[in-house]
Amino acid sequence: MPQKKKKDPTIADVARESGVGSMTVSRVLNGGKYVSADAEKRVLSAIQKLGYHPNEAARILRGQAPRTIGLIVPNLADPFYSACAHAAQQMALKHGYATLLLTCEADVDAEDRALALLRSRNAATGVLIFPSRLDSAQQLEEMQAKGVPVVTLDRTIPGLHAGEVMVENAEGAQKAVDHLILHGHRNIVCIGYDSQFNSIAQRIEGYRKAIADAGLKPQILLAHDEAEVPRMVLKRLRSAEAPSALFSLNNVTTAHLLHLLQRENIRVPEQIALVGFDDFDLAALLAVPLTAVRQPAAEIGRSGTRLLLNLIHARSAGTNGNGLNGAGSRIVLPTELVIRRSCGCQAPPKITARQ
Amino acid sequence: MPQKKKKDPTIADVARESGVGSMTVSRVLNGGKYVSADAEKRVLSAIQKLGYHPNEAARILRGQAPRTIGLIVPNLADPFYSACAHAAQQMALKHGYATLLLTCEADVDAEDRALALLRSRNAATGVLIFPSRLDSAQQLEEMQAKGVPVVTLDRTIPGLHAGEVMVENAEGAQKAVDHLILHGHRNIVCIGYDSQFNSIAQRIEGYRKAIADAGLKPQILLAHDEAEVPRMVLKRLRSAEAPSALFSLNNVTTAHLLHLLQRENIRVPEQIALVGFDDFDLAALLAVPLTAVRQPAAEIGRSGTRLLLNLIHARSAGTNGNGLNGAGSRIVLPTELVIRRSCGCQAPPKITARQ
DNA sequence: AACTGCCTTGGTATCGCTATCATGAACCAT
DNA sequence: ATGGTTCATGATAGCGATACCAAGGCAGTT
Repeated sequence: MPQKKKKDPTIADVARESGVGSMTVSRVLNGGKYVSADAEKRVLSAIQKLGYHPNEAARILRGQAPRTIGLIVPNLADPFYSACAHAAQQMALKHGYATLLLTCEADVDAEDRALALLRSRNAATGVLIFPSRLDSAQQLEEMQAKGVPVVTLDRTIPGLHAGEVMVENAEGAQKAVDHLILHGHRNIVCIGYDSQFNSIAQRIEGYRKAIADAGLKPQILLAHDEAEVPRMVLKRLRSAEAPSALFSLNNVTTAHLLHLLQRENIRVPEQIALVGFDDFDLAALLAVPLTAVRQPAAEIGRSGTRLLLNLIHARSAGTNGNGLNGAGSRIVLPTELVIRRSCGCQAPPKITARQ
Repeated sequence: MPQKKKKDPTIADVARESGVGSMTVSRVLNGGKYVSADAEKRVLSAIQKLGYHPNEAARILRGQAPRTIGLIVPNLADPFYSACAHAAQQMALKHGYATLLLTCEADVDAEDRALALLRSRNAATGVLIFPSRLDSAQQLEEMQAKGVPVVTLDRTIPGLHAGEVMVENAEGAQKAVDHLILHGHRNIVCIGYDSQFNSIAQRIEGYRKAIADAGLKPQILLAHDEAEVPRMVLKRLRSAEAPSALFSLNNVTTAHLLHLLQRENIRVPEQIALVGFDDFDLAALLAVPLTAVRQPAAEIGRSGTRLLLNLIHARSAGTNGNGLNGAGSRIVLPTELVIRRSCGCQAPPKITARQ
């Protein structure tokens, strides 16, 4: 027997049930003034009785803000992104906002499609994005022009006047490389990919600064994509100018390096030291506990959402056009060097709490 | 100067621009038949010119399916869940579905709120959920009654006639414990929490089976919540009946155990062997590479989405009521024991590719 | 008594889209 | 010619909510 799909009750049903007009129901729903206590009580009990839920689509069509934010993340399987996404989503939910999540695998076309999808639905009141496409922000600009604020996370888009949440990339990288230099390393190679992101560029900057301050020669190995990293590094390790220390620009690169070094039976830190950018949960439990620059992943997500909600409210309050009044539209969070064993210094193996 | 927010062009604008009626435009958009090649071309170029995007809210209001699925996950920061969520989202997107993501921190009230939010918006054509509340499926049943299919992932809700994606929990656990027994362990403790989930129950079942088959005594340690795990285990380790091997029921427990054992300087596998349920990326790089039961996390997400989309299409095709015609509504995926070092057997350390 | 103001209420139009129906044209077969 | 079948198109009517307006009731003022 085909199960009937019951239709949802509408505002008119509630009105009929409680013996008032639909406008009165609407006013009750929106906490509007000008409703008598008596009418309100009848309406509320009718809502309860019928199990009424307002139809969000109709509200949106009427021009209400959807109370949904769009969140575009390259890859949820990456613990850095998933920690950000988790925190961002929780913060949004706490403020009554749902999260439309789209992943793009760091592919610019996929990102374009994701943005087009968000736009076509008018589903998002604001967008939180780890941008992959840095060359053109056309879609984002158009969304902003339509009144949908945008906050970029972890990197920025040159020329786009959006909210931004960054971390102290340069400072963190510099601390890491300084630490290696302090312990006697002279031949430190910096390894990464995705070099077009300015978060990565800032880390490279920090590396350069530390190297230059020590009067050393910068050696930067940038793969075209992540799969290329091991080959490239292996070649360098076997070359005449084999480095004594490696500085990895992100956690994916670090994981590749760890696998590579294990496979090649290269002992860390005795044969080569390693410091990574971006700490992770199990770093302390690795064969060689990893020294890494910790970024406050959850805080990136939380701050991003907070900033976005501020922009949304500023906009709907109508005080200014894009909600970006300069101050407070850019947040920079601190990074911290967590010293464990892979850097080879003699610091005691500190027991680090789980993140 | 307050920036004007431009209004989106509507279907009527496109119609005017291309000199046809709005119905013709609608037919073009929906790939409808009965449109002349000439009209179609004019409409398409008008769409291009105006940058028109159909308004999803209006479509939904008109009764179209929203092409959005709801995804409810306890905790995105857990790599198991985030891998599932990533894959589920990608699969949905490939089929043109957006994903509304909600996290509930394994809290039943938060889960109720998340479901209420999904319902109030009519935003989801189907729901994918790692259920936390197993005692009552009232909201889910009501959604199903309204024609929104539900698929539960990793665990099932007794009495709920929903799509289900499970893994071979019992078989996987049994393989793991059999392996320990085969290598001489007689005193194997099974450790976990969240025991109300039937995925966990099935793992315990597999443990019991293996133990019983070997004529041993089952020893099961279930904490009330995850924070309690270390204390509980430590007490047992120091007791007279100290076990020679541990079997951990999920990856969070495993991480707690690894931290604990390191902190207490207990050598693995010499002093105690360890096998975990749920493999993870860096397991091979740990101080003691972890032997673990691997579950196909990404495949859980993909299968779940596929199943859900099938149910959605079955429903909209109208062949039957709830789309669940028995066959194919339950998927069980295989698990695999990945042998590394923590179990203490002499198998060579196999180099495992990253997941 | 007439006027002003405030609460309370419901009618109506409308948001952008599509289901339905009606219309007309072209084409074939009677 | 007449009738039927297919194709191509547009007018109209809602979907469920809210913005806006109109109007009645009941104070307090002049």
